[in-house]
Amino acid sequence: MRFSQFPLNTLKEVPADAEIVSHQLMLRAGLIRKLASGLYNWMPLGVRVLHKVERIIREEMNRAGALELLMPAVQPAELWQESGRWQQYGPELLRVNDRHQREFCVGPTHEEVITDIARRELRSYRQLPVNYYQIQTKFRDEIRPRFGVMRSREFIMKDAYSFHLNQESMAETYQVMHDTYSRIFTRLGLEFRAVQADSGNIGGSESQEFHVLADSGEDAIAFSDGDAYAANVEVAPAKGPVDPRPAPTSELEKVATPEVRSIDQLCAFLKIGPQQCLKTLLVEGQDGNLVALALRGDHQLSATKAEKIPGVASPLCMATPERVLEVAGCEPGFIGPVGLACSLIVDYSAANMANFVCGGNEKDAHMTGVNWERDIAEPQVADLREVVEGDPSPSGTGTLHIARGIEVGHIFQLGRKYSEAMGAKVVDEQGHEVEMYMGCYGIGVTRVVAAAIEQNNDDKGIIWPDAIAPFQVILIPMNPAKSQRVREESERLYREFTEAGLEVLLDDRDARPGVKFADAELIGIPHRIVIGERGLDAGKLEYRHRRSETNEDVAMEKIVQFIMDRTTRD
RNA sequence: CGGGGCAUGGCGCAGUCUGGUAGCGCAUCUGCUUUGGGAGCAGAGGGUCGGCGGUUCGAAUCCGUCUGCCCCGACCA
Repeated sequence: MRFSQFPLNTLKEVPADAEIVSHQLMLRAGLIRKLASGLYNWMPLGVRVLHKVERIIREEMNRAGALELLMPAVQPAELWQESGRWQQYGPELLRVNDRHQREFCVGPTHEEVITDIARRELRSYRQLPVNYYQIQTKFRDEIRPRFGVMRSREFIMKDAYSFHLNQESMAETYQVMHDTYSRIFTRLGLEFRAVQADSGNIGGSESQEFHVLADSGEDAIAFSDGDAYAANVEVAPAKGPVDPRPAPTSELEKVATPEVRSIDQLCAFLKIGPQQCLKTLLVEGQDGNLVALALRGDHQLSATKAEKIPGVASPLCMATPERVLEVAGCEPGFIGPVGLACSLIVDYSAANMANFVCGGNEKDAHMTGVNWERDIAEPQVADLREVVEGDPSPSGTGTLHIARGIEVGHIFQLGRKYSEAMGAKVVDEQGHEVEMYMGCYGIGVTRVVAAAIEQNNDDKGIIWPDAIAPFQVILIPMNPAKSQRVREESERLYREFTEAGLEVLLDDRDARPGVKFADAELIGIPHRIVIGERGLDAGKLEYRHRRSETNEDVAMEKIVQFIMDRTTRD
């Protein structure tokens, strides 16, 4: 490709609404352009990257025996009503009517459609197991799209669905997909981790997420330093303290705490640590009454854990200030469990506190010297909090560390949730009809591109991993307009590289060297070759890898082989 | 959906408080010079100041309203 024939507007300035580095660089390098909130055009340079990611995914899925198909983006409401998700799925599901007022949705995922395919096509256990996949556009009407294509409303996903006679077969394919995903992300050149996860509203039991490690990641993941244990902090079990609860030593006392609402303010006001404070959160219960959840001041509530507790509404819903006033008699910020007239569930760590501080259930008041059993009835305990750095590993070996990650893949063992709801059955060896077991496996293709940049960049721009670079090599002729030699050599090299099967970008623009260097670095081409009079006199070319700070001279006749040796061929 | 903010040429912004000539940098086009790290000079094009309504002799500026976008909280590939 010649740069002169490739309209690419790189930006020097950072667009104002781009917050994270991958979003900024994707805009600056001209990979994407925004059309509307959560909707992006993929420009030619970006599509080259996207297609490379897709190719690797296809190759590995095919290698794993999965079968590619393609389902419509628009799906009839009837299927979603059958599975029950027409009601369950909130406004995130984009619903549309056709000209006959029939209801449809733009698919956020394809369990319903694939299960419909399976119940029509699969008759016998002899046809199982089967694993179908597609690479296709999804739409989720996110409340708050952000970070460019990292969390957009329309995005491209590789989704796969497997069907099985029994649980063992499902578990087997799940493992195959786990290994396949590991191969895919390895080939993509990403640093990643597979972690235990919540299955969310897709349903099912066993589930793991694949995270690309990056400080800007929206998820926190916990991993043990003692063994291979790794989990999303939402689900990693937090063990209770092993030591018995200390005995009460202080008297219960109400203290005036004017305008002290947060744990931080309380600690500053009373000159204590957050682990001596108890925070009480009121959430909606299943029966219309509020439920109080209590945690130690330095811990965070895990919404995922909380909404699984019987009696707590799912999805989790914090009580409104009006409801808080009704039940606790005060505004949020002063709630405490002493004399609170609703059911109370306490985190293990919080239940082990003694002589602690909590809200006084009246404005500008807190209680100090509070103790369970003596001042409040022995509470119901549960695991409510997110694990923190230094917690013991749930695996029993090592302690947990926290890292941030971007979720790029998720695999589930669904079981029979959809096959039962939609009657997807096959005949087994005994001639009986049985519902099939299902697994499902997703990769956010567009998100992978953003995650790769998030993990591979510097102050000059993107640094593409070889496997997904839009071009492998960039040729930069110095002042071609002035030097016929430089022009001819560049053209010759361009032909040779092309014939050798390498993807090469020739910067034949009549631009100053600085402009070309800056663009080459911004768009992140891994291998750069400079052709200038200076080197040609000595029969040499200048080579520099995008990650390197220095040039390397390479003899003209060896350059193609030199690059071939340095590019990933697969 | 709740809270906060923004909307002025393709991009980044000033001007709004205190009403009166739309301005700067980048980008684009032309010419000349320049050419190993985002060039210099000279010139040019491009904006109904988000929409609608109001106040006023006069509105980017004041008032009302609508729309769009961004940021902070509950989701997920």
